[in-house]
Amino acid sequence: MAKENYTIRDIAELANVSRGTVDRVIHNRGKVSETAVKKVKEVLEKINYEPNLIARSLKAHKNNVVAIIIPDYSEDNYWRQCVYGIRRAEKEFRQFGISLQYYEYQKTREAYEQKFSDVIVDEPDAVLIVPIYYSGSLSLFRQLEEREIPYSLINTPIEDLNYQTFIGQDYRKSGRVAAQLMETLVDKEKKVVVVHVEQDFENSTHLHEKEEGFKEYFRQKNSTQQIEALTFKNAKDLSSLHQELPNIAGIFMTTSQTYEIADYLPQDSDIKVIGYDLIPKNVEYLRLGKINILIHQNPKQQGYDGVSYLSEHLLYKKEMPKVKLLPLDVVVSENVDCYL
Amino acid sequence: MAKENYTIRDIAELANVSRGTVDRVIHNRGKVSETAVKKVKEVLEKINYEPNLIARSLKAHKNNVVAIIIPDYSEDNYWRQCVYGIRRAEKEFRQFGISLQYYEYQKTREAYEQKFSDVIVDEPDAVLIVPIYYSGSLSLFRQLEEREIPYSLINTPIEDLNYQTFIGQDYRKSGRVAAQLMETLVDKEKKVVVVHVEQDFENSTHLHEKEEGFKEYFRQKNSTQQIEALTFKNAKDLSSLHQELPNIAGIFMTTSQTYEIADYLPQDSDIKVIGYDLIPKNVEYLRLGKINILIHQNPKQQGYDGVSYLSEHLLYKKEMPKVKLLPLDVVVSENVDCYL
DNA sequence: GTGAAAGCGCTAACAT
DNA sequence: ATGTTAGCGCTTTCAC
Repeated sequence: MAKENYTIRDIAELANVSRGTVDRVIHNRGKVSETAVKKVKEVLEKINYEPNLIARSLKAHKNNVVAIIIPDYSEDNYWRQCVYGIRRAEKEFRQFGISLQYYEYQKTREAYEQKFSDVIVDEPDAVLIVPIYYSGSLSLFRQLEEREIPYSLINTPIEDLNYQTFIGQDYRKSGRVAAQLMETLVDKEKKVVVVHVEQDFENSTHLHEKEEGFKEYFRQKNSTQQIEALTFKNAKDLSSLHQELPNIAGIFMTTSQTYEIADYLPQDSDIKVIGYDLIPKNVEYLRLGKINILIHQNPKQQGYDGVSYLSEHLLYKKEMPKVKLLPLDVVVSENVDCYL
Repeated sequence: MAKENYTIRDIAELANVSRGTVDRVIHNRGKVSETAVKKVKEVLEKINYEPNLIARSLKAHKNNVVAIIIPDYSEDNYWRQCVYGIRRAEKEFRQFGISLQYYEYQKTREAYEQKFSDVIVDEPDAVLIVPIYYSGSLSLFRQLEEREIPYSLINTPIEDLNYQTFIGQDYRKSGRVAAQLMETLVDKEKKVVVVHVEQDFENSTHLHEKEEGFKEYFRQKNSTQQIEALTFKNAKDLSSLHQELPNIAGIFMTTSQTYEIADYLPQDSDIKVIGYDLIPKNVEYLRLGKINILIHQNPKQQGYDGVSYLSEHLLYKKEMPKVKLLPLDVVVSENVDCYL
């Protein structure tokens, strides 16, 4: 009940044991008699003890290494933003004894798995992973689990894993938001298309989710809006949309290549475009009105949170949430500045 | 150049002085010979020393008190959300030796100034203020400054003060965002109205800003949209809008009483409503479609940031930004969940 | 002016 | 099984 900040020393005195014993009880390190355990636990409950995390981490200063497995970001603005967030957290936690090791992979499954294996060999204290390739990597995750190395996932969810935290968005809801916004922008009578640009669409469950959410919204509203979904392996292939355009009122792009589609639209086109991510080209087009709305996936926050959670877990043994879903920020030209 | 984490001890050895001397130099505490100062500073520059904040704060454990001056939140959902954020930060920093003292004021200028005076008498280590009354309080701020008590402002900006941080939003931009969204929702030919509900409208510069931003947007677009601004002291007075309604296509409410206006609209009204804040009644109406869009002022984040900044300043002597503008989140029924 | 040393609260190695 | 103690890095007091 009392509001004071009790210390290990106080507890030891109250329970009539030594500080060492209190510590052993708190951390279940064993080698304590039952009576001692009981006495200490009683005191603990009564005073509602909360350890001083600062003191704890001061002691624990053992230079933890967190491995970052992330797609090559030199040419990719989305992942670069994610790295900015990671770097911010890196700077913040460096002085607390956390250092990061980056494992960038070229976007092929082989490269990804190779880097992942490297990480396992290097035995870091924790791992943050952008797992854009699903298949095959399961056994790698299992190896982390066997070695009791905590890991978190960013951006792409994978089920049935013992990860600490998944950080990303609710992609189905994300599609629904896009649908609701599209509804306000386009004529009910005309067609809207959902466009995916992704090499490995089969394994990209989050893109399926976005499409599903989008359709689900119109379905639940009993809307007669005509919706068509198109999948492209490569942004170049978007040119094949050309003859279709006159029939289209709106386009929902499920990836950050939203600007690519805007490039194929006629100058004075009235086609509404909703897409993802505040990469520079998208922001430019949003300002010009070539893109109407962007949904912000906040990669920077994802990166920052990922590193922060793992770091605090290592430093203070803090619990972390199983899932951290970031908000689905709706960005138009007038509020884009405050998200940059 | 080296990347190691140097300690005071290392520096002392490198400079051939004692640890105490190094500390005196770092903190400009005087009583050090010029030669010693020079030696230590040379080493400091060479190694790019960064102090271990954990160790520093462990020592400094002196139970700082942060005063919170906030409107009575028992009946006000907006301020209650702000307090939730404050409480979250309180919980987080309590174990680091920060405790909060709340000074709730009834919404009159006298009560506000009384509480403010109480705070000054109590001499806290820092103050977080929601200054909804402008006039008269300037001298109180000056007293804080004289006593060198750091303070931050939340939600309502006041110029010419030596506050640490203002935390809130860019209200002009906020109005512009509302305008852009309104434009997509309503017919160009019909009228839109800006509605303020505020007793002390004269002194509420942030509401003026919202209105200005709203009008500015249409002006810059050379829009012919007819815009009218109305001010009410009390939500009840909104009933006088009744006969006007048939001419109105959209309403922009500048305060969180957005739900009040929705109550006066006919059941099947086609009037679009844009307003502020995710208080329960607003959220309910957003879900029902009675309100179309809410701009989220994120009071919870405001409260959390306010306490965090001041706490970290007290604990680690961290620098804090002069202004922290929160994003202008656009909330519709489909993404409201992720902001709650 | 300078250095030596105690101590913040917790942990872990080392005695007993 | 339990108690004692040396530190983590920084600050501050107290001798010299």
